[in-house]
Parts: sequence; C-alpha cells; structure tokens
Amino acid sequence: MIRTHYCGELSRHDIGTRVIVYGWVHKMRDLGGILFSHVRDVSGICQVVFNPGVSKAVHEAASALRSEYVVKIEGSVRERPEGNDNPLLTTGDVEVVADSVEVLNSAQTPPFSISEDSKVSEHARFEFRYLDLRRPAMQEKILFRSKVISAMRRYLEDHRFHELETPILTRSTPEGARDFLVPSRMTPGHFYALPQSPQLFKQIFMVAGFDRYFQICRCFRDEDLRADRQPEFTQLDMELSFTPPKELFRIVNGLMSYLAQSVVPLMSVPESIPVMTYRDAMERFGSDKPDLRFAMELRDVTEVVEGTEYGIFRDVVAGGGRVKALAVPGAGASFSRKEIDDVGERAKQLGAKGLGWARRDDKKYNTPLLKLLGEATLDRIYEKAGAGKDDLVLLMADKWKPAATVLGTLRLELGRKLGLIPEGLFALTWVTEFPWLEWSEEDKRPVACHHPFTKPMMEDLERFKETPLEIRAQAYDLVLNGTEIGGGSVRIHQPDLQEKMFEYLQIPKEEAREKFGFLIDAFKYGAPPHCGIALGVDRLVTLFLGESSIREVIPFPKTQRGVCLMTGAPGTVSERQLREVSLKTRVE
RNA sequence: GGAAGCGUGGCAGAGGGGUCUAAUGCACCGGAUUGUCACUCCGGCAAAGGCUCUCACACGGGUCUUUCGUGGGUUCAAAUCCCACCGCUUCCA
Repeated sequence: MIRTHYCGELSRHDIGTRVIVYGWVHKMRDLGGILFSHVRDVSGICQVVFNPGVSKAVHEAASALRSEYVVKIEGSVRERPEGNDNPLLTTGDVEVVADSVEVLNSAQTPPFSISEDSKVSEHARFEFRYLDLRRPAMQEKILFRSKVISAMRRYLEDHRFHELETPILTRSTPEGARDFLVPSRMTPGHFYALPQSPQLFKQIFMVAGFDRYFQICRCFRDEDLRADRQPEFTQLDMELSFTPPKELFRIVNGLMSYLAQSVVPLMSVPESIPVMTYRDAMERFGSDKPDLRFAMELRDVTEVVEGTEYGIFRDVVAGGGRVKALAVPGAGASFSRKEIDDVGERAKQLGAKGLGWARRDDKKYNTPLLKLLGEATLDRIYEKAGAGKDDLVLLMADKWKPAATVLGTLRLELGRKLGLIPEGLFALTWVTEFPWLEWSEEDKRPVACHHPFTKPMMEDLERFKETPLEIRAQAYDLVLNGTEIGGGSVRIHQPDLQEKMFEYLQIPKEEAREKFGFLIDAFKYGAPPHCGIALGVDRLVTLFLGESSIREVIPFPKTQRGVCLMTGAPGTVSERQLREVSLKTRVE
C-alpha cells in the first residue's frame, strides 16, 4: 500500500477518506488516554490522533513514538470536534484517526529542535545541515528558490531562449577574480579552471547562431567570502543576438514582473524599470547601486561655495573638486552634537578628510560654518540641498567621486538609522554607461571594469588617447534595493576591435592569442552583434525573502573560510592522488 | 594582508578574580494525565575518567578528579586577567 495523501494537503474535502501518510514525527502530545501527534512531510503538517477506543495496540505503539521518528500512518480523516480547530495549521480543521502506525525508522534526539524555531548558531546548523534543512522555515526557503528558478525557465522558454550547457572544466583567464584550479592528470603541470562565468562560451553560442541562450549555471570565484558571497554561486546567464540593450531591458523587466506575479506576490514591478546612468547614480546617490527605496538625494553645491573665503572649499574647488551636500531629514533637530560628531568620524573612517555640517534652530544657523560661509551662503546651500529647517545638512568637499561615495554611504547608514527605508518594498533600477576601463594600481595598467569583451560607446572611443578612463562602456547593472543583482553589456563582435581592446589593456599579443585566439577567430567567421546579462540567483532569492545572507537560500553553503562543515571539504588527498596529477604540496 | 566581535551543558544563554559544586529557558528522560496543538502537573538531567557501596552480571547509589574552543602564562586562587593558536561572524584591501 502506497501513500495516498501528503500531510499538508489534507482538508475538509478528504473527510471520511481512508488515508496513508508518511512523514516525520514533528511533535507528540500525550494526554494519557488520548495521544496527539503532528506528522510532517514536505507539504506540511497534519494532526494524527491515537485513541485507545479505536485500537488499544495502536495507542500503545504510538506512545513509544519520539520526535523525528519516520512513520507510516494509516487511518481515516475526520472533521475535528467543535472548537478544536487549529488555525495555525493549514490542515487545522481535520485530523487523521490512526488505526495503524508503523515505525519505519527511529531517530536520535536531534542536536537542535526541528519543530521549534529556536535560535541556533550557524555553526551547528551547517554541521547538521540535513536537520537544519528539515525545519519548515528552511524548506520554505529552499522550495521558494526552486520555484523562482523554475519560473525563470518558464519565462525564458516562452521568449524563445534555449537552455544550453557550457563546460565546468575550462581554462583560466587572466582578467577577473582568482580562479579555482583543477590539475590535469593527462597533461602534467597543466590546469583547468572552474568558470567564473560562462562568458566566452555564451558568446560562442551567439557566433554559432543559437540566437537566444540562457543557463542556470554555477560560477566559481576564489575570493574572500561575505554575507552575499560564496565561492560557488548560481547565475541566470543570458545572451541574445541581434538585440539592442533596450530590448534586453524589456525582456528582463518582463522577467522581473513575471517573477513578481508568479512567485513573489509581495513584490510589484512597474512595466518599465527606471534607467539611470552611472554618472547620475553617483551624483544623486553616491553609489553605482543606488537604493531607491528612499529619497535623500545628494546635491551639488559647488557653485554656491565657489567664491567663498573658506580655505578648504576654495582649495578643493580650485583643484577641480566638488562640494556635495546631503540633507538628512529631521536630524538637524533630533541629533545630539555627539551624534553629529559620530557621523564626522564615520566619514573619516570612509576615507574623507573631513565633513562639514549645518543645522539651525528656529531662525539661526548653528554650525561652525556660519562664521566661515555667512548666512546668505548657508541659505543657498539649504535651498540647493532641498533641506528643510529641521534637517541636518552634510557637506563633503573632495574630488567628485570620493565626495559622492562617502556621502552615499552616509546616506544609506543614516537612512537606516532614521528608519527611512521602508520594508517590503522592491525598488529596481538599471544603471547604465559604466566606465569602460579603470586604472589598476596593482597591475599598473588599465583593466576592464566589466570584462574585456565589453563594447565601449563608440563616440567616446575617439578620445582614447587623451582620457581613456572617461570612456563609457555599453555596460549595465540591474539593482534591487541597493544590491547589484545582475550585470551585463553589449559585447564586442568585431575581431579588430576585440584585438584592439587587448592592446588597450596591455595584454601581450601572444598571451591574448593563446587565451582568446579562438574567440577572435570565431568573430572572423561572421559574428552577430550580441549582448547579454547575468542575474545573481542567490542574491535575488535572498532579497525576495528579506533575508540578510545568501547562506539562507543555499542548501549547502560554506563558511567564511570556504569550509563545508558537513562534509569537511576541502580535505586532504592521498599521496597517490597527488602523484597522479603531478603535484606536490608545500604544506604538511 | 588588515580591523572588529564572538567561542560556557544537546541547543540558547547568564556569570567578567574567591560565594562556580556554573543561574535560567528549551530540548531530553521517568511518572501522572481522554481533546491537545508552545498541552499541563510532579521529578530527573553536562561530559569523561578513577575509587567505592549494593553485587554473579545488569540496574542503581556514594565519592573524587578533570573539563567553560585549544595550549601556555600571571595569581594563594582563573570560565573570569595576559599571550599564542584554532574556529565562527561582520567589514576593509
């Protein structure tokens, strides 16, 4: 006899039916004469009653049940007696009257409770992940993730995308993050690398003519871990031919609103997601991933203070720098002097040389800047910053970028502190026109901001000789609530431009030839114009669920040191295994 | 590479030089309990080792020692102070 019903799906509809359910004992309540039990399976929980009036033997057998025993229950569904419904259970208006119970497996007492949402350290949860994953809250998250992924597949397949696979064993590329390496047995001294993304392969798919590709793929980066970073993570990777980014945006907007409709009912996504340039994002929010759940925009007051006598402002402006202002709502009235000083300290911690501030009580300004700038200038600063009379105005003078980013960080932190960031809101935005190149102090050469296959804005390219770092790329990020959840670009599809790019990046010809020769060759045989994007599935799911760490939505995550506490990976290998791949370790 | 925080019974967590023989809650174990659903009530409950009582064994009892991430140090005295290491978390490069 096999299972007739899932525990969590029993309802009034089944009253009178004989059922067989399988599951784990979630909880026991022994009232002596009568015995109640909650039985749990993947679908949920139902109550099973053991009554000696029904069967003395079964009641006695049931009294030996303990938490997490695996059981098979046979019985009949009945309506609960008047007033005994349990509104906390989806199956709370019925119960199974058991006439048979079979223990399929007993269980040791688990190290932490599965039925109660008690506080447990991550360490214990990771070590006993199989028990942690049994907890209903975790099952919900993992199944939610699965739903998100399946909705992605559905949507993309409906939009003529093909899910295509790319290799996990591939070759190391010089740009980007650190690779995970896999030694080759058959070619001693050579290594595969695990892909940081299937970038080159998806472009090759475009050359091969598949037109629209997607993949739910695992990517690997050997970097330090964070709350939002794991050494392996999952991306929704996409690439499209003959499609301008505008159309890609439309498809991704559609994907987001499809997800909102089908799996995240709390989220509402407007037909079109706002688009702003990198420059705009930096100027207005001091970040390339602005959190648009709240206003508090940065303003530029350089012109207002240009002519001032105040040395710091004057010098910064004369040196081509900028003075940026941030109005902090209500904080002028509510912050103590110490709190304001703390903000200044924080700014220094973030790399600022100093932070100007102003507030006013009633009609008078109360700020050290009053003497230096005068009332009229402060009036204009307040006006320009859009500050009300109770607001605290922060002023930052520096080169435009640090001035913006420091205030941008303060904006976030103060917004959080003042409770200005609404919960349960999903604010999406596109950020476009990222810089193409950035200077790498480490390598003493320009490196690609996105990756070396990104197409620049062709009209900017003419200025390459003079201001290479000001060239804009046809690259874009998708940002949700201040978190980058995806990024992509229009790719170079002309072999000569791609070769030139490697030149700009000062990658030696031979190296470029060796590592990317196949791509340039491929382009020579008729490459379509193409663009693409990759969305971070772990981050997306984390945000949807309002969690603070991607570890909550990854079934088997690793600790900050890259260790899996359940399996003990990474582990040592035998001398023989090392010999087979021609390796010798330097540590014992 | 660097900064900060943390590590105490199965879990959570108090204790920050002597009163720790480690509070409390949860889980767990035994008993009572016929409508519970965070059931209730009573009792027990950190681990390892030594010695010992009862004793054929088992079960049970008594007693001592060690253990507060690990190791070392300071002190008459360390969970508590210092040093190193290990681990977890957050952040920076």
